[in-house]
Amino acid sequence: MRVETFIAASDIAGPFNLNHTVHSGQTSEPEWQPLNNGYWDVELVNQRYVKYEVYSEGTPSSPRLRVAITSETVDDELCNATKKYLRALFRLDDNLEEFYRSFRGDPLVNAFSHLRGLRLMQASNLFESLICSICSQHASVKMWNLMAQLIKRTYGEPVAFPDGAVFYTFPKPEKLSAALERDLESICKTGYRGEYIIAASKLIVEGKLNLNHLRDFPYDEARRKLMEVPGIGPKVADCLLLYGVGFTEAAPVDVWMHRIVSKLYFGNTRISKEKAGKFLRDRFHKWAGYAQIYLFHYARSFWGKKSVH
DNA sequence: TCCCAGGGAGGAT
DNA sequence: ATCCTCCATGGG
Repeated sequence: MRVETFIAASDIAGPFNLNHTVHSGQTSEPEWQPLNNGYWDVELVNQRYVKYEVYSEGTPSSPRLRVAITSETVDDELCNATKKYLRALFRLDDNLEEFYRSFRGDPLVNAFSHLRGLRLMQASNLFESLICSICSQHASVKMWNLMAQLIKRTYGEPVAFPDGAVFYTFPKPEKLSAALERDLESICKTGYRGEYIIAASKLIVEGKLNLNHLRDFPYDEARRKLMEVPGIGPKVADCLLLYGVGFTEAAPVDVWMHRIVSKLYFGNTRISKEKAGKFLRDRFHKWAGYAQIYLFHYARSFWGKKSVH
């Protein structure tokens, strides 16, 4: 059964650009599958697996989303629950115009004009976001996406839909804690990260790491706790805190952010990655995560590797 | 062939 | 605190 519904412009605080958002390489989850002018993915809603297709409609300043929901049965309750999930996922309550207005004099405005409507994505599965974040270290966006897809296909459960689509769920910590390191490396292409994936999964299974508990602590304390886990350093911790837990003051600093912050705000002088992160948090406060994703996506899209040093 | 990718651990200084 | 080197793997 397939039912179409809409998320109205009145439910979206400011602009929204679906393409920019989906392609910005956020480690909340692997990138969605493209589907003629839209994207599709699957989520467990009200104990049922729901396939949803999302299409961008309306104008950039007054966007709306057309959502097609496929499941065995689809009623109003399931539609509303799915739309509620999508509103949280795309953080549609974040007032982007306020963000743009607050920093209209900042070097960031170039990214504003090119990437207007880009939004943070809030993961629904913290474990999936953590594993994606671990996979992202020292790997391209394309490669960590491949790793995550291979992990789903190798260790997840297949879910079939009435329209013939087959989706693989992300495995639970119990499953990955029992995985063999050589299988993660050779089958899922994780390389040396397989060891980190198994170690983190085991800590979760043993109850020594509780991802759902992180949001009950202040940002700094949650970050310290995460960094005690082997394989989780400053950047991976900030990725989970931003894209998973939803601390919007977190600003993951990777090689791209290190370059662009040094260039735009420090006259190309050498600064440490820690200093770059602290600078972003001090300057942008609760918008630091947004500033980070705008700069990251902008640098990756419009700079190219060779023009930056 | 060489260099790089949304880094982190362990070590030396 | 800052600076090495090594860690698997695929892509350019």
